Amino acid sequence: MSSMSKSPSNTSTEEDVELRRGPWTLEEDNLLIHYIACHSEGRWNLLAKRSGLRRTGKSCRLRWLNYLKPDVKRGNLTPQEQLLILELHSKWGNRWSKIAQHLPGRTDNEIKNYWRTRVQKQARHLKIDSNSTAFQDMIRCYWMPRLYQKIERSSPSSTMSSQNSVMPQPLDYASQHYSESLPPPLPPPPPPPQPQVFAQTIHSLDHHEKTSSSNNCSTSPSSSSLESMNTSQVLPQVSEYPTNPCDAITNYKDHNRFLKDGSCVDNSSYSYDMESFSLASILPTGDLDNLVGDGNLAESNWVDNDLGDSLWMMDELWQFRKFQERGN
DNA sequence: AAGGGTATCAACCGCTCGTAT
DNA sequence: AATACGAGCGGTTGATACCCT
Repeated sequence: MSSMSKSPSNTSTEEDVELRRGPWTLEEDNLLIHYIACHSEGRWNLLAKRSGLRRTGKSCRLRWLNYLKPDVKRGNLTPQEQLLILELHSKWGNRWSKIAQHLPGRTDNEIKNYWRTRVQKQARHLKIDSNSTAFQDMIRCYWMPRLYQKIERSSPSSTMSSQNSVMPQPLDYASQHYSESLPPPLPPPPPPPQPQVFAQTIHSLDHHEKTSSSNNCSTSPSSSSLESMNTSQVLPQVSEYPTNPCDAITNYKDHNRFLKDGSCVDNSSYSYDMESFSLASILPTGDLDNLVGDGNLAESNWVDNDLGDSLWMMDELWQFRKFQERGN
């Protein structure tokens, strides 16, 4: 970057030495790592002065927390992590640092970037407000099931299945969800005695929210409706937040028992409340037609071909539309 | 191969909050 | 109680990698 010449606005004496900006060099990284190894992190302004780095304390802190800290996890977010982000964002909104606390090794910056580049991108393509309830519903009804399906497929005897044993069988969620003739069903309920960590998440987070300051960032109707429920009757008591994304995934199915209107699906008759969720009702008039076209799905180049990101599949939208038409 | 458009992500900025004085 | 300062947060920017034509 070439933008490291701008000097700070202060006119102080010894700090008059021009501060560096822009990308960090290897030497700077080493300097910072070495200093923190000797003095531990914190007191960033002091660190910036004493370490010999011509950087602001802020910059040092950011570089350390987002990049140099040993436990920072690099690489793509796993489906489990993505699912957890979606869930927690529906709960908390843009509380990135709070969300990041539940994804070990991931930084708020990374999660924020993920949301803006992947999630909001889809909202833009669909021409709906990413903060809208409609988009939240789409995430719940399309994106999260797809992630869940992907997780299932990628690890039939996966960690979560083996760890928690709540999966009665490999679950082709989407194929059920978008089946030809039936309203998309939810997966069968897990065996009662199994740990239900995701449900624990919801319960414990709700409890936490009630005790913390008001937060109107959450736009998910299920969030507010959950809070109005006596969750202790439905969910097991918990003591801690999940720290492992897999934990959240494990009980995603349980979470989906809670419908948007706050009702809880009875275990004996899982049926998704698709009547209250209509893609056609979400999209502006004509947009669905524009997206789907005349069945010419190849034109829908707004969908990534990489399965890792192609969570909004045109064929599913198309099937969903057919389902809608039959219902009307 | 080149140019343009898009996506990604590291880094910066302004603001708020908490704490010390 | 008022003020100063450091830390942290969320929004935004800009460089660059990548893709497409």
